[in-house]
Amino acid sequence: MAKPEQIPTPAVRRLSLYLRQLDTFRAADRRTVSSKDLGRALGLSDAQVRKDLAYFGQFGHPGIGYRVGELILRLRGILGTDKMSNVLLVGAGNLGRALLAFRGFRKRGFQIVAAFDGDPGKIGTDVAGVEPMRILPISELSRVASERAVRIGILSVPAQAAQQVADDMIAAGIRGILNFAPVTILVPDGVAVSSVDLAVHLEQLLVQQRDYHTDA
Amino acid sequence: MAKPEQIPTPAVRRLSLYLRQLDTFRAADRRTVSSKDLGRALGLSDAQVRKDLAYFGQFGHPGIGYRVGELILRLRGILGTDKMSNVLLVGAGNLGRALLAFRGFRKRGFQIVAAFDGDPGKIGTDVAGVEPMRILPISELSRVASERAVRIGILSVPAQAAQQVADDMIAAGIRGILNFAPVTILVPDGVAVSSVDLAVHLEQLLVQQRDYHTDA
DNA sequence: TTTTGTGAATTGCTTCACAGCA
DNA sequence: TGCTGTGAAGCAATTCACAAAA
Repeated sequence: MAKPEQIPTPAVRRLSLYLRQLDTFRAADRRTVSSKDLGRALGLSDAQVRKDLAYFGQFGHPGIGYRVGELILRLRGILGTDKMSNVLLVGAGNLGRALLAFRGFRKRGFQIVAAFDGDPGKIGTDVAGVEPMRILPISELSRVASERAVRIGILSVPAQAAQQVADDMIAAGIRGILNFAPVTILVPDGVAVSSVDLAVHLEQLLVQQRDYHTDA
Repeated sequence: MAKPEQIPTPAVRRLSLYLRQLDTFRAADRRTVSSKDLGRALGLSDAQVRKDLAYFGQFGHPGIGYRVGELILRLRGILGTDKMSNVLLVGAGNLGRALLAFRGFRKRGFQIVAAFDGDPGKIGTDVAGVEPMRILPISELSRVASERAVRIGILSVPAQAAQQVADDMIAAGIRGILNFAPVTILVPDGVAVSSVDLAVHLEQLLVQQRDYHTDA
């Protein structure tokens, strides 16, 4: 299959899960993995796994499966995480500081290089990150983003400030926003937003969990 | 349309977004809202909004739209957030403590009623939550879950402990798990899992952002 | 054998377009 | 007129099933 112009969005999303699972397999010294193995570990069919991977190239070996190390490199190349990406964060509240302290980003190709907040009382405060940093005012956003070539930002400000800060981020050159505020952020074409709303996730668990023991 | 036995999963997911947006509209004193308005605020088509809502009943008023307050009540009933749900949390690291401190769950129908950790050094420590609480050992999970009728749990432990703790949660009666560990959790039928992996989100932003300015 | 890659068939979801109601 | 609810059409994603490769 020659790369089709239109790759299904769900297939791209699953690529990240394949990569994560492959890292797990490699940590357990697995050398090769079949589409069946990979599917079972993720709750997907083997056909789904094969089709998804085939959208991006021919990575498998008939009779053998996929070589773990090889596939990891390929997927990293496709996702762009073979190179390190600088990320900035706006909103150094409880959640923001927890994210700054999280050590798991680096080995997946991301590094938080600056933290900002709109509260004057927080400016200049030190935060304990992977490499500790000082909180900067939002007026510095543009300068830092361009100096460090940052295209991805994490937005962890309160809901009522979110749209304004997102606009500031976009004006500063950010082209992908990971939004933790529980509101929809409207952005122009060419800017991607991915939202994580904890209450939304809990709601979905509630319905699923209930639907199960009421009928299914 | 009589409620069809099979409601599309994406429609159920969007229900949460409709509810959130309606809360925003109500905060701005909007009394009625059309499918067009609701769609525009969320980046969806008006037809999509109407069809989604119609899966669950006839909530609209031709010529008028949907009454905001009425629809909020209906959606809460469908999602189950008209009653408060008790939630517990396992893993009182940086992220876990940030989640405990988050004030936004309550008005969406969720309350974190207990926090657990596997580290003996943390047991008994006080954590500053909406109502402050003391960290309990995982051996108390079953007792607390049944005493307080908890069916939903937040899992914010390190990756290598995640599956084991998830198993403990399920054994304690938890039927929905919000997983922040960057691994796939395998669960039996009847248990729902929703995962939030920050690195996965960042990866998706990276590809989207890149795909845009390379071809589209 | 085992396992991939892939057209074809199928299932599922979204959009269209319009009758009917306020 | 303005707007919903909904069959029908169209589009997208998944599963099937098998030829080809090791």
